[in-house]
Amino acid sequence: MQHSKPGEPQILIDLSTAIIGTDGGTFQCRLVEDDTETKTGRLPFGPFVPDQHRTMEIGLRQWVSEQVGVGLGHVEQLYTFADRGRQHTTPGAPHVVSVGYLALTNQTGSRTRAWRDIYNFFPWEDWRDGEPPMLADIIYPALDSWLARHAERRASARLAFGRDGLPWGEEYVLERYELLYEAGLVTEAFADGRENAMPTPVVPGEALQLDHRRILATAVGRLRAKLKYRPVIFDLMPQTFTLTQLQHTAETVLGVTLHKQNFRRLVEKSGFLEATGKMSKARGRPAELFKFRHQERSERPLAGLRVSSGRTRSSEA
Amino acid sequence: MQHSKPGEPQILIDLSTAIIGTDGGTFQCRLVEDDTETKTGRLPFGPFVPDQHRTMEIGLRQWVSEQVGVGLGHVEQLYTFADRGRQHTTPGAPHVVSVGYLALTNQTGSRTRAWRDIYNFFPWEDWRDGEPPMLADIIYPALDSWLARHAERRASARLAFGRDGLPWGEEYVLERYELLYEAGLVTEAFADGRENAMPTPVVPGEALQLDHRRILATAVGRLRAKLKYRPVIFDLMPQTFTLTQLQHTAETVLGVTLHKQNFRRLVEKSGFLEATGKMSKARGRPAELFKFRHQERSERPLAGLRVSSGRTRSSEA
DNA sequence: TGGAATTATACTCAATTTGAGTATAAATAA
DNA sequence: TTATTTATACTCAAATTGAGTATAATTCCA
Repeated sequence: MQHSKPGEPQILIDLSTAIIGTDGGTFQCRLVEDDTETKTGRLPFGPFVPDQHRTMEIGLRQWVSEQVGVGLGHVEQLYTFADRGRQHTTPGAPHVVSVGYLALTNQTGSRTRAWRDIYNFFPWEDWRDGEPPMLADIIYPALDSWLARHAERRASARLAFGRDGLPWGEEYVLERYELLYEAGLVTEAFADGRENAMPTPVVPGEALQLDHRRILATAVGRLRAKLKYRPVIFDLMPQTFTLTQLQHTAETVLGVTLHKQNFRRLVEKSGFLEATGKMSKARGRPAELFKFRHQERSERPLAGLRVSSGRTRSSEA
Repeated sequence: MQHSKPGEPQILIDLSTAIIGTDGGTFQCRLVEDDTETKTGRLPFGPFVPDQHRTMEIGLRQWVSEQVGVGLGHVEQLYTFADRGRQHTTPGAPHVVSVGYLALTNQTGSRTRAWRDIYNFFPWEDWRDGEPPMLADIIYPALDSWLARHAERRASARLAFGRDGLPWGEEYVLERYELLYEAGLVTEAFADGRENAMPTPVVPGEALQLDHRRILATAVGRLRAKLKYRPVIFDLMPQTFTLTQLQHTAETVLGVTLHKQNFRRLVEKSGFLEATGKMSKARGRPAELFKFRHQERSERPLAGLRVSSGRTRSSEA
C-alpha cells in the first residue's frame, strides 16, 4: 500500500507501437531493422518522458511523426506488458515496462522497405484461402502433445483454435499466440528459456525481438474485434474508395473472405458511406467511389462492420 | 528511440484495482477510507515491484489477498494512466503511473463497510427505474452550454449520451465521464484546475481521489461490454443461484432492466448453466437452482449474455 | 465488331434471431 | 380458499442473416 522505495531498481516505460496499414491485399506493419547481430525485426518504440508530454498518446504521436514519418489515424492503447523474462534482461539494468499501442495509417510505405506483411509473423491467421494446412499438419499435432501433459489448458485451446467443431474466432489472435508460446512452440519461448521449449521452433512464422510479436498479436486481435463495432476500418482507407476496395481491406484485416452482396448491404445500411458521384476506372464494370461520412445524422451510429463470412478466395469461380 | 536517461525523474508504477461485486441488487466496489483530511475515498492500490513478482497480475493478486482479504475471480488489466495533472502532483516527486485493473468477486463485504454503491459515483448510469431525471434536468443543459463553445466534441457527446434519438449505450461509461470531466462539470476537473471548470461541481455524483473515478468508470464500462460476449457474470454469483438472481445481477451491472422470459431463453440456450435439481425457497413459486458449467461440450462457447432490455423497474405491475 | 470475361449492383428467399407478448404452474399469505 | 407472488412455457410478428440468382456496364481479344 506504499510506493516502492528509492533503493529498488528503476522502472523505465517504453511506448511500443504497432503501426498497421493495408496495401493491395497485404496486411502491413511498420518495423525497425536493428543493426544488431540478430536478424529479427522489432516494433518502433520510444521512451515515455513524463516531463515532456502531458499524456502517453501525445508523446507517442510526437516521436512517431519525428522518427517514423507516418501520418497516424486511430491510436489506441493496448496493454502494458511487464513480465520478467520477456523483456530486456540485462541483470541490474532498470526494469523496462512496455506500453503497447495500436496505430492505424493509410500511408503504407511504398517508399521504405520497412513495411512487412503481418501474416509472415502469424501465418496461421490468414484463412482467406481456407484453413491454412499448417494448422492440421504442424500446429495441432504439436499442441495436442503438449495438451496431453497440460489438461488444464485444454478448454482455452479449444476456444482459441476452434477445435471440436467450435468456430474459429478471428479475434483470438493473442490467445492463440500465447498458447503457442506457453507450449514452447515459437522461437521466443526458446529465447526466453522456458523449460519446455522445443530446441527448435516447431511452428512456422517469423519471430520479433523481445515480446514484440506478443504486442503485435494484441494489436491484430484488438483491430479485428474493433472492426465489428466501430468504424475504424476507414482509417486504413484512402480518401475515396470503391466498395470492393473496402471489402478487400476488411478481408485482409480479418483474414477471411466475405460474401460480397451481403457486405454491400451491411455497409450501405450502416450510413457511414457517402457517394461521391465519381467512378473508378479498372477492368470490368466501373464502381462508384465512396467516402467516409463523419457520422452526422446516421441511424446506426456505433454499429461498425458486423461481417459475415463468405467463401474462400480459392473457391471463387 | 532510446531509453530515458538516469537524470530524469523516476517513474513508479501503482496497480489500482476496482474490485467489483454485487449484493442484492446493489453494485459495489471496495474502497479504502483514507485518514487524510479529504473525505473522498480511493481505490485500493499497491506498488508494482518487478523484482518480487514475475507479472503485474501476480503482484496484484498477492497484495489484494494480503491487504484487502477478498477472494478474486476474473482479473483484467484495463488501462495505463499517466496524464500529468490527474495524478499525484507533489513537485519534484517521482512520477506515478497507475495501471488500472478490474477484479471481480462474489464476496461483497457484509463484514466491512468499505463497500460502496458504484452508482453513488455515477448516478446517471443507473437506468433501472428509467432515465434518471438528472440527465434532462442538470447534465444536458450544462453539457449543451459547453458544447456550444466546443462544437468539435458534439459528435462524441451525441454518441456517448445517446442524444438526438440515438440509443443509450450502457458500455460508454468512460466516454460519458470523460466528457463531463472535459466540460468541467465534475469535482475532479475543479481539483485538477482545468481552466473551464465550474467553481462548484455541477453534476451530482461523489468524487474519488486522484483519477480513481476515471479508473472506476473504465472498469464499469469494460465489465458492461464484456458481459455481452464472455461469461464473466458468473464470477459475481454464488455457487448456485436462480435464474432470477442471475438476471438481477446482470441488471445491476448493466443498469437496465431486462425482459424476463427472453433472458431465460437466452441464458438457457447458451449452455452455460447446469441444473442442480435443488429448489430455492422464497415467496411465490420455488425456482430451480443452477450452477455455472465450465464450458465442456457447449455449442455456443464464447457467446455470453447478449441482453435485450425490458421495461423499467417502476413500470412493472 | 462481337462475343467472352470481368466486375458491379439489384433483388429474392428461407432460416434464424429478437422483441414483446399471453398463458399457466407452484408456492405462500391472509 | 382465494389472492398474491414468483417461475416457467409457449406464441407470434418483425428484423436480421446467410446464401443465392439475375442483370448491368465495362474491357479484352479473336
